[in-house]
Amino acid sequence: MAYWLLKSEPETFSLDDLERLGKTPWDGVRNYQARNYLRAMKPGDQALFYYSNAEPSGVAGRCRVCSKPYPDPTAFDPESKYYDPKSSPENPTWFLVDVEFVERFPRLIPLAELKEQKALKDMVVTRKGNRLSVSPVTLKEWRAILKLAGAERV
DNA sequence: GCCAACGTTGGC
DNA sequence: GCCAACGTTGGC
Repeated sequence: MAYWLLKSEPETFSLDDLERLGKTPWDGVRNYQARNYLRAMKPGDQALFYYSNAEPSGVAGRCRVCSKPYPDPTAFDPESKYYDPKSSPENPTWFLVDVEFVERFPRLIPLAELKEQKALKDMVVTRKGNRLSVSPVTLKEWRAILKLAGAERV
């Protein structure tokens, strides 16, 4: 099983939204590197739910991958803001997975606090200028964050 | 709101 | 294939 980090702006889609819906297609990713990570995901993989452009930005909770990767249908929809005419059902460019709610952490861990942790110094999200919305998390980083968060079960 | 960092586009 | 211009992301 692998671990990931998924970014979302809480005003666009929050962990509360995911909890209410139970699960959701993680659509709209339009970056090739992030797309490649999505395609590498397997059902049962877990992910941190990270708030970007938030006050404060940071890790809010965790979710779980609950589908295999499949083509992102919003890329085929001219009405969607994620529409990409270069992607077709016959030859799709963009992919997604479904994710389901697992847990809200007892507290949100702010980015500034993540940056203080020696165990997290190489983490993608703590790097300067990082813009990747989907990134891998190592087991060491995963455990360090769940411990920091006071999560139910590591 | 500012701006640094980064990805993409398009002219050549 | 290079690289300047541009658009977007996201911390602050």
